[in-house]
Amino acid sequence: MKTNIEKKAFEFCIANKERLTLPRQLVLKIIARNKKPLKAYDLIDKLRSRLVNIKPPTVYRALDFWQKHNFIHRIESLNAFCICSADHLHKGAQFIICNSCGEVVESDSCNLPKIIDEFLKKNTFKPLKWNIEINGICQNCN
Amino acid sequence: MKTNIEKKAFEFCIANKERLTLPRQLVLKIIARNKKPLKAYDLIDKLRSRLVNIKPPTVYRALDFWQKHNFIHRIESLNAFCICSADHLHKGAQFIICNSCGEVVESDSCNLPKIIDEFLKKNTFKPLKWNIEINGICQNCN
DNA sequence: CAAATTATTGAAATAATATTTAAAAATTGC
DNA sequence: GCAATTTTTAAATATTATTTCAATAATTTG
Repeated sequence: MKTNIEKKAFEFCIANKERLTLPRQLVLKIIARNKKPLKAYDLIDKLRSRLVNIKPPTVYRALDFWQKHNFIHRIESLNAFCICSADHLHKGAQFIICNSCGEVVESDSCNLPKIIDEFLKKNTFKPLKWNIEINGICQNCN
Repeated sequence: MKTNIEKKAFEFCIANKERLTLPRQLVLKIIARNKKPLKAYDLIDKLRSRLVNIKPPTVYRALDFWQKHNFIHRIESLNAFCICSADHLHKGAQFIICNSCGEVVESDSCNLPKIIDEFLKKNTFKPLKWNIEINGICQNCN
């Protein structure tokens, strides 16, 4: 059973004449079905059973592909990748990371906070991507 | 001539009984006087003339020290470090990064945008650090 | 359909970034 | 001055990511 985002990715590739190759399919699938963000080399380990002799560049290329098209996010401070929650396919993401239990939640704001947006407008800066990472202590760990 | 932040760091160490060792001094000094964010290994290269046989752990520890006390920021998406602009010594930072010319500007908001702050309050999440990185095209490159 | 073109993957090597461990040295507190 | 603590040194190694070039697959063109 495909997840919703896998279906979207399938449709996206047809609509945009992009190739849904095996490494791309598997990389998206594993990330989509993993609750926690995955590191590149964890992904490589998980792929080993499906793609013999898998090499880092193959995985990094697939990651770049999905990132470029906003299906996955890279969490910079963790060097990890996660599926775009709620199929937003937005240009920026916002993560709340608990330093105690390691839980990562993507919060649901698709747009830049107003105050930042205004600052950028004032400075004629055109945002293409953004990444907001907030570390702290979550409700459960408090 | 010490920069302002170097003076602050000196005072901070006395006030808090922290040791201002040579590696720590030099790391802060170099970062403070460099306009662009520095990568750890660039820093190591620059330190080689002052500290013979400098090793990565020494530099990373000094970086951790200054980061912990909010004198420098790590720009996650660049794996680079820069001085906290305007001596804010705040817990979070916000960077505007031009994808074309590479210029990085730390914008001057010391607090989390209201919408994020409210979201965190609602979820009883206590923020300790945050990092906002916005990629795009700057005024000059447009 | 065959040749030319383009996009993607495979393979090997290596680069770039960061941490672990154990011991030595410096500093602090008594 | 001595014990306890913090920091640095040193060597090794772990982790994350890219470069290069050849091989293959898909797409376009004639």
